[in-house]
Amino acid sequence: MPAERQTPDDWFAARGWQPFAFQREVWAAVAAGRSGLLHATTGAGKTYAVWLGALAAFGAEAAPHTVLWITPMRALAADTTRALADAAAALAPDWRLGARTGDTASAERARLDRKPPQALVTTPESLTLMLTRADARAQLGRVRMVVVDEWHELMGSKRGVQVQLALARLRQWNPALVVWGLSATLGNLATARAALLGAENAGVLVQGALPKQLLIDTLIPPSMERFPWGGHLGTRMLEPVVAEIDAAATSLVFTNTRSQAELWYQALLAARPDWAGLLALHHGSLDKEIRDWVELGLKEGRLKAVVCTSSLDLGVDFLPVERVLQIGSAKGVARLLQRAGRSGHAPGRPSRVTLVPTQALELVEAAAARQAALARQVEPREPPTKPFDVLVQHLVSMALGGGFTPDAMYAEVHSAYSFRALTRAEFDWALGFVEGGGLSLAAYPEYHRIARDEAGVFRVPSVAIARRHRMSVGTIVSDAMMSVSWLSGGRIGSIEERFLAYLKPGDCFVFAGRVLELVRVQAMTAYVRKATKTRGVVPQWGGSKMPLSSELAGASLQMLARAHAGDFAEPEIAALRPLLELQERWSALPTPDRLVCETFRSREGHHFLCYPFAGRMVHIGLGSLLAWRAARDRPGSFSISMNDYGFELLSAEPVDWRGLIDAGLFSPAGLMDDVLASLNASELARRRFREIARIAGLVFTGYPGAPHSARQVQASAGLFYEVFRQHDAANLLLVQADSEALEQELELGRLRAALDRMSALPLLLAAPPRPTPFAFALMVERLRESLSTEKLHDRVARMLRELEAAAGPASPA
DNA sequence: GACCTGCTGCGGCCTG
Repeated sequence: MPAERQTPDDWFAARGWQPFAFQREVWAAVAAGRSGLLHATTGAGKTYAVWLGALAAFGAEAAPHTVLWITPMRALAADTTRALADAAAALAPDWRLGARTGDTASAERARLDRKPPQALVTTPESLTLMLTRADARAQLGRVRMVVVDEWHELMGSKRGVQVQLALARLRQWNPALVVWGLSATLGNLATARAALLGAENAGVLVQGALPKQLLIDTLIPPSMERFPWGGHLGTRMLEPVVAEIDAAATSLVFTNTRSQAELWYQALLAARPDWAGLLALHHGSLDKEIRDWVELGLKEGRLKAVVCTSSLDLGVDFLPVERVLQIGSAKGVARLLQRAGRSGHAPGRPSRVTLVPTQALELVEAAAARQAALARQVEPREPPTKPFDVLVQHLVSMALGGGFTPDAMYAEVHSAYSFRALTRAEFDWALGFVEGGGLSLAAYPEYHRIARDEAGVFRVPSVAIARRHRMSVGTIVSDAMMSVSWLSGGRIGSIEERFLAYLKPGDCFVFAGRVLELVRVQAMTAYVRKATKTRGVVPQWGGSKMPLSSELAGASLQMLARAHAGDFAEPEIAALRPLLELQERWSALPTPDRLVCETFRSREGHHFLCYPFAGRMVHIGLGSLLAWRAARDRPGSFSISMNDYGFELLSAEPVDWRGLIDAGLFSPAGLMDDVLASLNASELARRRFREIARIAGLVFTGYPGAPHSARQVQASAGLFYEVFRQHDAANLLLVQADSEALEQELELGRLRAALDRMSALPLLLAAPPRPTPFAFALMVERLRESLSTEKLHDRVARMLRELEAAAGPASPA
């Protein structure tokens, strides 16, 4: 006898819960066959809203693969499946659930293939792989509904584009496909919905507005006199952090970088040896087994604190965390809200995050972050525009997955939001590129990846190409990493080749919270043993830079404006008052209504400082641009340094900055040409091309267990870059590399906005007697890039003058 | 009166 089917109302009643209004709204929409985006800041309510709707709408029809549930992390798949199964047991007892990700065991895969479950939890990559099967349509042609969890995480990246394209395919097969996205902490919901639902599908937008109490406070340094003006490590705050951890049952301590996590872990253990075994470390370069152990420890409440990076941003929904500490700037409001949400993760419990500044100006940022977070000024995420590398990969995938005809495929791709402006000519270029390798690769059969059969359908003609393609599906590109393993066996994690290149056998380094001695390096693996020493170098991984978001930068300027107006009500600003007043006395505080620049002289030379608060990427661009413009007519040499608040140009010779500014130094006119001339834009584009070549399937990174080294991958990507530049300059992958370099590395749009603002605002050009507090932060960041238009003999002449000056009678400092 | 930067995410082969 079949089990009784419950309704969503029954299900809630059985638990003694009252459904929220937004939950009803969602399941009614699903029942009506409508798609949509559900945005809310708490997790469980969202999952049940969509899932109960799906079960109520489709539960009676027990067809295989009725619902696909996409999660961006494999680690979430098991928990999600369990949660879904619980509700399915009540509403659709005859449904089976399954999970399929890269680490699904082969026996389970076979079982899933033989007898597909009604609902499958999977990742974007695994879904694409399913779509590359010859029988994809038979398997997935009748999918009724797709739910994309954590859509805000995916939508701004090429992974999100991959999801868009997979959905476009499923929609082609089933035009009535219902698609739902679940999102949190996002500033541009309308775009999120459009990107998920395709260019033409409007769908509903549901706000799951649960009032969530949010507490953001700051650990004020005990002694501001001794608190650093620059730096980012923050170990000066060790004692207060120890006290906070001590007072709570469990804490997460977020840091911005993996090396910072390693250092803080060491420092905390040194301060509290009795916490050995209660304190853990978690970041993306540690082996999965270690991370699993840490996550389990948190779940079971065995751990007092975990020092981590964004590796624990997602996926700890069910973990009992009492306190969240954020060391250093969170850089963005969305990230801060995300991390705050790691604590008090239950309806009715407040989320709390405590900010730990690492240097003086971060106190301003902390107060600003609180204001912006409470006002929910959350950063938008923009879907990529026409990423040709993803398109090229997709065409091969679809040729594998049953094949396609050009007209139909153009229409399908065009229906995806990121390709809504794709022209037929661009599509035909991509098609020609995968068919014949384009202008420069025509002679190489391995780049003739698809071919038209007698019926005019494009397919992949070679088994070898098919295999290689399936092994390279996806858009996540990471640098070649070396495994770190015990000499006695067992993997600890991974580390950059570049870092290990500096070490020789016998050297010690700190990793995974221990001091390790390098024994030997062999086949992309570094073999280590426990070191007898207690100190070692801490590896640095070459992650990408995280600039301060516009939202947070703007809020910081607002906060400074309040201080300028004499408002020191925020505790962080009160603590910083002496320093801010010093800045005001010697120079001025930057505010939204004025631009502050400073010039002064030191033994190092002539300094020019400017504080646009546009984030470090833009400041790199601004610094190089202004240095180039200032030096255009007159050879000179500038050293550039920058941080998130401003930049500094240092020159040996005095410069008439006022005159240059009056003559249009900040003018946005001719920006593009000047940027291209002032920066090594082609080097940036070449770097971007490495990723593009990998995604487009030009570069193979090796078989699992036998990865190619970074040098190999780099060399072959570089080769393609050169060949295309010379013989195929109109190659759209090159065009993409250029535009990615400009938009993502240089943030050209933000750079232009900064120049517009700088040239419109009243300028306050101060000549302080000494480096101001704002200047100091920049001076200790000293020198990443230098730009020299100076001829060699000029430099020699200058050095001679300096020597003479130094040899002469000492002048008072 | 100053040193400590740089995240995350997935997938996959061949062994007569």
